[in-house]
Amino acid sequence: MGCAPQPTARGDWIAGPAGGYTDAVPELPEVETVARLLRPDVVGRTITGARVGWRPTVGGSTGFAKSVVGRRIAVLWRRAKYLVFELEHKAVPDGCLVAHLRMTGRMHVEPADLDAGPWCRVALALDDGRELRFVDPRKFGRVLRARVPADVFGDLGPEPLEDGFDPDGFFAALAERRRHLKPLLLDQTFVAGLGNIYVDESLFQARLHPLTPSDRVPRAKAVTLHGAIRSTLRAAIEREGSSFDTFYRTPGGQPGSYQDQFLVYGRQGKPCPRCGGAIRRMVVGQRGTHLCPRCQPKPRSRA
DNA sequence: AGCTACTCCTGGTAGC
DNA sequence: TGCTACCAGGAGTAGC
Repeated sequence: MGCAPQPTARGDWIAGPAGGYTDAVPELPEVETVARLLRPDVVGRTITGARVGWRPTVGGSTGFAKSVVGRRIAVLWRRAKYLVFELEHKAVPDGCLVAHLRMTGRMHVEPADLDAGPWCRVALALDDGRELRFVDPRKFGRVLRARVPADVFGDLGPEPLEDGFDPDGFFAALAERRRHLKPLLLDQTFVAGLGNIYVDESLFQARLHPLTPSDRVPRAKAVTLHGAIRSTLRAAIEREGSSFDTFYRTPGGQPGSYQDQFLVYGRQGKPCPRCGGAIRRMVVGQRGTHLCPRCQPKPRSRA
């Protein structure tokens, strides 16, 4: 990217376009987009100052600022929905910052003299006069100082776009669990990085009902679902993720465009792109779930 | 093991 | 117009 955000765009995402309120929770494609767009602006930069606007964001730490100032951001990478900033102190590796955007978090680099707005929870001054800012209205996101990323990650399943996530292994993993597909795919220890949107989209593409027991998915269906997960994520990354009314934006302030490709997510009442029947919304495991009842028939209950 | 409920939060919306 | 109640939602945790 390299382009400075437009100051005039500052208020745009507070008052979004008319329409219903929908969260655009950053999932793997959105976080990957943030990592890609942020990388040229932060890698190689040294942190010259730090400001914490909401202490829980940094895990309650009182020594956060001191622990990051003087460090150089050596590498930025993504794992699941986490961003990892590897730090160096005087050319020696010195732990990392691990960020999770959760529901409404955004990260971008802006000129330090541009108003950070009311929701800036963490600001890191960089040695080029700009600031890396973590803006998060709902305060669920985190920017944690860690020795190693694993201290923050917990158990994470395979990265769905990497080789470790293969159709045979996926089928075997489904078969050895006995859980409904929807909550299982949302479980970060099963597959890392999927969220509500891309699970609904993938299940639709594979014509699987969200309540299908995982051990009752035939091999061929599992292979289809595996492919659907990958192609959905790849397509979304290509379009820089999904944006709704207000929240998710790329670090440059631009919305992603994958929301235009949604087949079922948020389309309740609208025609199914495959059969023309009405898309329905139901709640599965406390999550809004979108499906086409005709294309994704509910499995018969276990005998 | 796997489920449900609850917590963290706030902006937006529906209902009155 | 102005108020209140409710909702979404990732992830962690508690309880069954």
